[in-house]
Amino acid sequence: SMRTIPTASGPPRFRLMMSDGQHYLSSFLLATQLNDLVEENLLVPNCMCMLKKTVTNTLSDGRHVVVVMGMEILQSAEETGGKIGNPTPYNTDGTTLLKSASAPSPPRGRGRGFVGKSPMKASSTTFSPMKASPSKFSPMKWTIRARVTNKSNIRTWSNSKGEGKLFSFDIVDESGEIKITAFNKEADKFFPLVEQGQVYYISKATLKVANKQYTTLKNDYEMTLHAHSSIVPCDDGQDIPTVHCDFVPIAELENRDKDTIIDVIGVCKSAEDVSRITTKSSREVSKRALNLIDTTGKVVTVTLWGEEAEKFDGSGQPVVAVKGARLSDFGGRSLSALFSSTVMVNPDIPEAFRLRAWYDRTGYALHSQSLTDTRSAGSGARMNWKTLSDVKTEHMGHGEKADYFSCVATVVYIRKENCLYQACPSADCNKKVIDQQNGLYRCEKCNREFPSFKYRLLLSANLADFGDNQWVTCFQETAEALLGHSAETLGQYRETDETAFDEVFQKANFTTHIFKNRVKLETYNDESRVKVTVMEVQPVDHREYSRRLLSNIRKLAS
DNA sequence: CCCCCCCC
Repeated sequence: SMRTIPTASGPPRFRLMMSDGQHYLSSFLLATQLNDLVEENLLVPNCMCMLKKTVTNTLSDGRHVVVVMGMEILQSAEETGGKIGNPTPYNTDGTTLLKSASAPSPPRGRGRGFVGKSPMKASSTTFSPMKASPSKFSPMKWTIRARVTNKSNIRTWSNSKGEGKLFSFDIVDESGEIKITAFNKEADKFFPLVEQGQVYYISKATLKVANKQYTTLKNDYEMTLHAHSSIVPCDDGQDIPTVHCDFVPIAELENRDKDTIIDVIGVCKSAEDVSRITTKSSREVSKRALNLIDTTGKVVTVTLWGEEAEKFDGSGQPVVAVKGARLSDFGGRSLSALFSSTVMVNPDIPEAFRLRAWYDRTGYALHSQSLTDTRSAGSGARMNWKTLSDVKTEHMGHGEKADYFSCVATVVYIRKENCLYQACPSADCNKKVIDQQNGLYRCEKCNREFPSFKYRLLLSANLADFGDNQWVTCFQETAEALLGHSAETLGQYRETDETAFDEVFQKANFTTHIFKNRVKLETYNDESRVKVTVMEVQPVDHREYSRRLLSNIRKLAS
């Protein structure tokens, strides 16, 4: 027979009385994932069932509960035709019950107290309906076999309630995941033993209700290790799930919502040096930003924190996978590692091998675009930082459309010759006029003669950064910004004061700016060359300057 | 018993 157990919230719980024809026992509890058997009227009184997976738990008062995690209905109640035999109550004595009801046998020669593989859900499914609180739940009679998916460092705390140290780790088995924390002595004892990725038998930990505010794990409970808790490595845990990642292609991040927790994998194209920052709450913390690229050709910045940032070694452009990073909308789209994130460098997974091969073969030369705009100067548009040598090696501008890039560069030469021309004075016409030598200037475009002209700038400049140089063209506005004078003033200087005119160019020489440029391959007859036009000239923010400089130094070093 | 998820 069966009956519903009153529950305060959540799905209904069913308690089953089961008989094997000789004995009956009413302490069976149906795991909620099997509730549909009841709802579909398959599991009904007097049907015949095969229990395929059970977990037995012992309450603090010594009673046992067999949680049915898997069952198959072999015969309907009609086919069975009612009760079979004259079963008598089963006298539950721990050992015999476990032998009869808990199918799996213990693994060979493992620690005392082991009573079978008990998937994690057992803990949460068992005591909640039996009105026993987790603290009353006996920690003595179960062992789980699970893989460590995320291990923290040892951390200390100090607050009004006292001080101490702790570390925590997450484990996973086929039924789910749970967080385990060890404090003080136990932190010291278990920290060296627990290894990320390794499978362990874990028993005699206590359970407590998890504070959902602080965890992203799908479990209502957490475990705490104590003096008698046992963690034993399991050497044949291949069947235990490994960390499963659901990698989101980097280009796809643009379409995801802010604050989403995602998994990402990419080649670490570049990495910042580690730096110390002060948080709003005046705490000092290390941070390091990585730029990850994947086969979508897009780059995203991922920020690592604390020790993770300090330890990270980006040399050799490793493949980096981050499980559980949080998507931020800073700079467009960027990612931040959380305490719950797992950062894996060159993980031993197919995705990583594929990326490595792709990057080494073609990806490295790709003219990539970042979803993260780390610019601190300039207006809304996204910065696509390149060195001048990148522009060439990445064959920028060779495509159908023009490419745009930003660089920090120094003016090493400006052609004074032909930098100014006499242009049509009408508002929207900048066409060069022909001096009629009679006080009139003819514009072919407007098909008119004017008594005056306006000066316009068309500047050819050579820009250099640490590794290369590049001729660029600046039209009116950008040329004025670069020279610090209007075209009109320069025209006057040229006419009246050659020294002042020269001085403007002298002063502009060896100045450093942020240049935002357009680059396009232009073909005349059979000859092609890349033409770079400066779209914007901005002062170099010191922060940006050091960022670029460090990035360039790293490129040189690698 | 922690519980920090940060910075531009």
